[in-house]
Amino acid sequence: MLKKERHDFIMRQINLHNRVLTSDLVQLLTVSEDTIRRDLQELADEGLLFKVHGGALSKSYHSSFDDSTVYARDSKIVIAKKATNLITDGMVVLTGGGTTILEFVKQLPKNIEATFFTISPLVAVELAKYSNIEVILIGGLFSKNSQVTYGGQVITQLAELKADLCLMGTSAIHPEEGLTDTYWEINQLKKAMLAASKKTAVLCISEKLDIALRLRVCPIGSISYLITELDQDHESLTGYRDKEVNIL
Amino acid sequence: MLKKERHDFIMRQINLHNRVLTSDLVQLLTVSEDTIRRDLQELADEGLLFKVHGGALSKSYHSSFDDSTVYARDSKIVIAKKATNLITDGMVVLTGGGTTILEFVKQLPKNIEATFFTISPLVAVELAKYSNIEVILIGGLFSKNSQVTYGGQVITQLAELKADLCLMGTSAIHPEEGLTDTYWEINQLKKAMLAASKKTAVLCISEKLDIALRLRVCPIGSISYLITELDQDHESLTGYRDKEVNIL
DNA sequence: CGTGTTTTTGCGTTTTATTGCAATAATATA
DNA sequence: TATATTATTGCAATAAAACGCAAAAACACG
Repeated sequence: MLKKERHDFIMRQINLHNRVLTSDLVQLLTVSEDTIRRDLQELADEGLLFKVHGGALSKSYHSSFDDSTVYARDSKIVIAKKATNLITDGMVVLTGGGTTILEFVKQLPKNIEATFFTISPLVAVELAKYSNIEVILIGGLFSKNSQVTYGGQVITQLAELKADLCLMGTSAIHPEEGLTDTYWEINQLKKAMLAASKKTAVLCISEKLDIALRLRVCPIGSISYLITELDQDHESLTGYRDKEVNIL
Repeated sequence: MLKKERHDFIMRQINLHNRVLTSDLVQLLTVSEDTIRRDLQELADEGLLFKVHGGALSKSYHSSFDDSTVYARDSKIVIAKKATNLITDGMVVLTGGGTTILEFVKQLPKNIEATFFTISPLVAVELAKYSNIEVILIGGLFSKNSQVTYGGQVITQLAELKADLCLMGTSAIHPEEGLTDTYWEINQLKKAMLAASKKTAVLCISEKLDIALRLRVCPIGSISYLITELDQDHESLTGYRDKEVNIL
């Protein structure tokens, strides 16, 4: 088996199970421990996984809300700052939840005057610090995982709304498959948010590019802006630029 | 299980419940006490938690504990603990906001099974840490001062609800005048909350007793329980006891 | 083809990390 | 204070990693 094939195999295992054990890989790939260690080291050098004693862990696994140490915080700050340029006085904005959106709020200029609808209590609390922003929290069932409201009630309320701009994070974006998600409820929610806004900006770190999950939220054409921590003309973004998404 | 995974697990527990017991972790992770102690030590060295005799505490919790920004915190903890006795499995509870209510949530037993409607995003986030509690956040305009949702939309939603118990704080209570408030919006909100619940418990520190403000929410007879930090038979509470309010 | 170079891989050895145990010390709790 | 619980320390067994080396394979190039 070729080295590249081993690497691919290991990354598939990582993406599937969020972890691999050195000992397991030795058996599965029938090579020596040294070889596996070297493989893991190389993949870690490329930033594709976390090497730990006994094996390796997925990088994106550490995306927990409570976690005081936000994953890839630097990138998220860059993204957040770019996103603030989209906001102008008088705008009606709709936002989702997530650490990137929360960071976006923290980066907003103090005196901005706008109306914000949000499904995230944490975002609402943060927005409340801005005296010229009117905050409307969209209520409903509260998701323990994603820390946003969801469900039929939320969707009903969104149906009555037409915002100028929707800001949302995503767990995956792909130039051909568009926005995709794993959970049906979140999928429905995002569809409703898209429908409730004239334009949509997707905020995501480059790690989430070129990934497609089970459920499709919308084709790539429905996205007005894609904001990552990369430079506008970075080669990784070519596929999206070709689909006429505005890259910020 | 890899060491790093244990560390992640411990940090999740810490962020969820603000504390962990060494003994619990031994059982949950099926490793020796020594290993857990070493894990806690390492995490403490990284500054991610406070190691204490018997386990570890969340850093943020510890710092907010020291934080004297919460006025009369000791009293509020006493009140909060008393209030938890009113909650039984299967109950539908409606809560307001405020530091006392938030403290009440933190004092709830971990495995309680209930449905909570709330107008406070902070309460919702705190409730989300309990896996057996269903949380519904009532949405609407978000008040920068009182950090709760309010306004017509909230009242409409409350009108459709009938909870077993409503828990609310108050800025004033008086044996003759009942519950009173200063702001019309809050007044309307509280009226709606009362109407949406079979019983109502008012949580307030003793210094808010015997005060009447501009706007009346309800007569004293509409209150089922009055919870203060004082003893049940304290003389300050005589006036309320005479009106057949249950004093806890 | 042949020869020198680089890459890849596995083996033996040394070094380090992890874990549990036992004895002792410190701390909480009644 | 007495008792039970929890911490600390040193130690030993085991597992994993790192290192140097050498065989084998792949590659480069005249």
